[in-house]
Amino acid sequence: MPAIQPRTLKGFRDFPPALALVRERMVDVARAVYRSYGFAPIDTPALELAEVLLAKLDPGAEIARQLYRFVDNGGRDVALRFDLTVPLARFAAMHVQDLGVPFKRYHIGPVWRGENTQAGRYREFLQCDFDTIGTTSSAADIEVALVIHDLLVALGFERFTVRVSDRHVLAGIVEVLGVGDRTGGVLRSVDKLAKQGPDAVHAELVDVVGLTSGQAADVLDAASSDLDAVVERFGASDRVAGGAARLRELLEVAAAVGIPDGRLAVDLSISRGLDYYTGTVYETFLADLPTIGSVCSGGRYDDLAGLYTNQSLPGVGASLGLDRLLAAMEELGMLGAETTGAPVLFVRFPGVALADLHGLAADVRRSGVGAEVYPDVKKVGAQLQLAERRGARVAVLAGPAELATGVVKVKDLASRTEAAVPRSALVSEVRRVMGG
RNA sequence: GUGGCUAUAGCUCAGUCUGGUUAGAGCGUCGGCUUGUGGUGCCGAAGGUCGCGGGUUCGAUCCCCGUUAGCCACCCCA
Repeated sequence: MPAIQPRTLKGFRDFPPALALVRERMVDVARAVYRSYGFAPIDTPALELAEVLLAKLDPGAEIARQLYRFVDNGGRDVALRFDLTVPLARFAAMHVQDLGVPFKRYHIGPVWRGENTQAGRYREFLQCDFDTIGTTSSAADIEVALVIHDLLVALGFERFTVRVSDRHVLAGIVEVLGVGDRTGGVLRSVDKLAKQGPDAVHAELVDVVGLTSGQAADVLDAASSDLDAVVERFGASDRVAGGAARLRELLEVAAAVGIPDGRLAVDLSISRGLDYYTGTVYETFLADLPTIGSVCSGGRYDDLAGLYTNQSLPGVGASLGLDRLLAAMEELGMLGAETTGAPVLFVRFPGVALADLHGLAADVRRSGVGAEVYPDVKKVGAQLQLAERRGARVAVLAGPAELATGVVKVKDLASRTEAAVPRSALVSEVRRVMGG
């Protein structure tokens, strides 16, 4: 009986190779997509002064209660970051003068929130943020939508929808209806439309937000109609017209770039619960697993760093919820059994010097393909079985018999076929098998 | 944070409602048939504090309470 029961904290998880390999690959993909659009990486500390993290939050904000916060050994009130946007605000306030605007950065790192767990909701999870700050141009908003789309495609998804809206549209409508002071409540309620249905939202608009039944019906009607219908009815409002124009431009560009129909859709009902979004908002849902929630969300904010600097820093960006996406892929059976970093395994035989095997393996590695030498001299079958279970693609059999005649056997683990080739042809044969 | 459901072998689950001798299955794992070739077959083996703690009882995996974790709804959000 061990003295201490090994376990992880609620909402925290281990990543065995099958998950960690996929996760690392996803991070690589995200990095590549972000860089292809000109975003540059930054990094910031996991731990910040609590006052810095709390500066932008309302005193009663839900997220403030979810903070992992403690007094450090120097008596400082500190907390783990709960997102990457607030650290960006602090970072920007300290460094924009050196970097210049517009400033485009991506930031991949873990964040912590002490909230209740659920499928795809953890207390420690990886966020992959990208933002453009220092410009109000809709070109930046459009770019965010394109990046989200490219990101999901690069990660291997086809059936997804990036839902886009502009808060000015619904907010403008609410103003026209004469209840502009209730905008926040209206947006929060309407945001639940997809999940709870029109009846529940209507009830909430009336009972909680305090609209008349007619106003609630108008809001719901607008939220579920398309852009043209809304403009026709409420276009006299500059605010509505302006938001609609930006959304139309976004759709035009998306179409011109060749984004397929359905991948990007205007949905006026989405508005995001977060108060600091002021314009365009984005949410991304998987068609095959919508219940896991948005896997990539974001929006435009007027002033990122107002509490830390006098310089006005508007911006727009989004965050890929990589761990949530990973959970979705796990549930959708998209994960393979691969648990090894090297696709080529050299079988160990009695009577073969390690120097010879490692020499051959080094040749394979130099060609850019990972290779490992099995450490133990065991039955060949057992070695092959382990190789396949780990997800290796190729086994190399170089035993005394082969080496005596100057050949090696290269075995395709999937098809279970093998070919004997001269030692000098090892690398080309390995590449041939892996290419096929 | 609020409410609900669940917890049995590495995995997926029976069994518990009607407490009672050694808690089962499939798959997986390991060994042998086959001391240099893994998907099938046959033989054999290992592996379970029935999440944890307490209570009721002659006796608890089963009933009760607590706790931890997972899941679901709300809240919020990636």
